[in-house]
Amino acid sequence: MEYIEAKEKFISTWGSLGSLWGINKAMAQIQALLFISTKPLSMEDIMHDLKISRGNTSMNLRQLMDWGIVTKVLVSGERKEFFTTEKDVQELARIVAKERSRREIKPVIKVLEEVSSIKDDGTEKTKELIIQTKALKDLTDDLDTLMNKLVNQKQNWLTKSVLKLMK
Amino acid sequence: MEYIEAKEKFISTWGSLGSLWGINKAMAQIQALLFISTKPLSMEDIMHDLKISRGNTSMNLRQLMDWGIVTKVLVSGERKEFFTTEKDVQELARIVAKERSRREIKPVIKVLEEVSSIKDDGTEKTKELIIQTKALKDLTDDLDTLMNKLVNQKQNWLTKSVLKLMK
DNA sequence: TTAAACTTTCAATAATTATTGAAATTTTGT
DNA sequence: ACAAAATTTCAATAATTATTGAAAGTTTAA
Repeated sequence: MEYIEAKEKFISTWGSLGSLWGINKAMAQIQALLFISTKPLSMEDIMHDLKISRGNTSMNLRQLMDWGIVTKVLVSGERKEFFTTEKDVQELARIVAKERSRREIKPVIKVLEEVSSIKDDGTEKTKELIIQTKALKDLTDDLDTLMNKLVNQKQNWLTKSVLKLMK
Repeated sequence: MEYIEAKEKFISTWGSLGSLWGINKAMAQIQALLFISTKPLSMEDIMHDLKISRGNTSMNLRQLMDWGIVTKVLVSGERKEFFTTEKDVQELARIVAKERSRREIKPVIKVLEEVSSIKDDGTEKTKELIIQTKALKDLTDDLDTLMNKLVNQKQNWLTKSVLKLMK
């Protein structure tokens, strides 16, 4: 497999995987492109390389910056803006985990809390609703806590955690 | 909040959260409905309750059964089929984690492996592609291993793991 | 201050994904 | 073996989501 084929394979796989870590295809592809680039890229570079429109590039770059995954860099002597992504995979995972917790998990926990604390009217179905949503709330809470714990251990958190659980 | 409102809130929240755990809205809503039901439900019950078509109900029930989340139960004296879902949240999490690993994560690891093992032609961009996809492969591998480790500890795995990591 | 370079916005459109519903198929009781 | 009951299939359609591209807006160099 040659460079160009490998590059395309990586970008398209990462793009279609976007849903797994909660972002859309174009966003994931832009991030992938920056991730394997040896230098910062301009909007022009990105739109030509990925064959997507200027508008699309602009919107998705902004989203990536909102997530904190991509940052603008100034290239001296250049008028246009250049972009780069976090290159350390562990730091990347940390950012993604934090954002998903904040954007998706925390709000769900809140709803589960509300639902599980309705008044028990004594009927079987109400009891079941309360019991089950409470259990789901506790599980989600635990998973969220675990994820944030993992992710806040800076140095080699993953390897350390895996080792801990293995023994 | 009354039962009916709480029930609807739970089902719609869980439904829109489907994407978080990798299934579609109808699938997630059917699972949610079964999850808080005190007894197995028929296809008829489900389609009326969620106001979705017979075809949709049938297809999504089959998918839930493929995932191993929902099972058919025989109700004596009844001709039609009844369905129920796994009621234990930890077991549910275990099933979901296993399936996502198998369906999504493992295939990605395979691609990353292929891409990261292309021939190093000495150019800087090829070196970068190899380094970065290798790092991503290692991370994904570690996360997958960690997830499966967590999920294979039957009794109270989550609480135990969280405690372990906290100290 | 001006105009070229660059970026953003957003209504229109395209692409994708989910849902319907009726016909075909399968299952079951008699 | 038959027909009623139940389920599945799938082409058509609807709903959702992503993308375009051109106009509007912003920045910068001279």
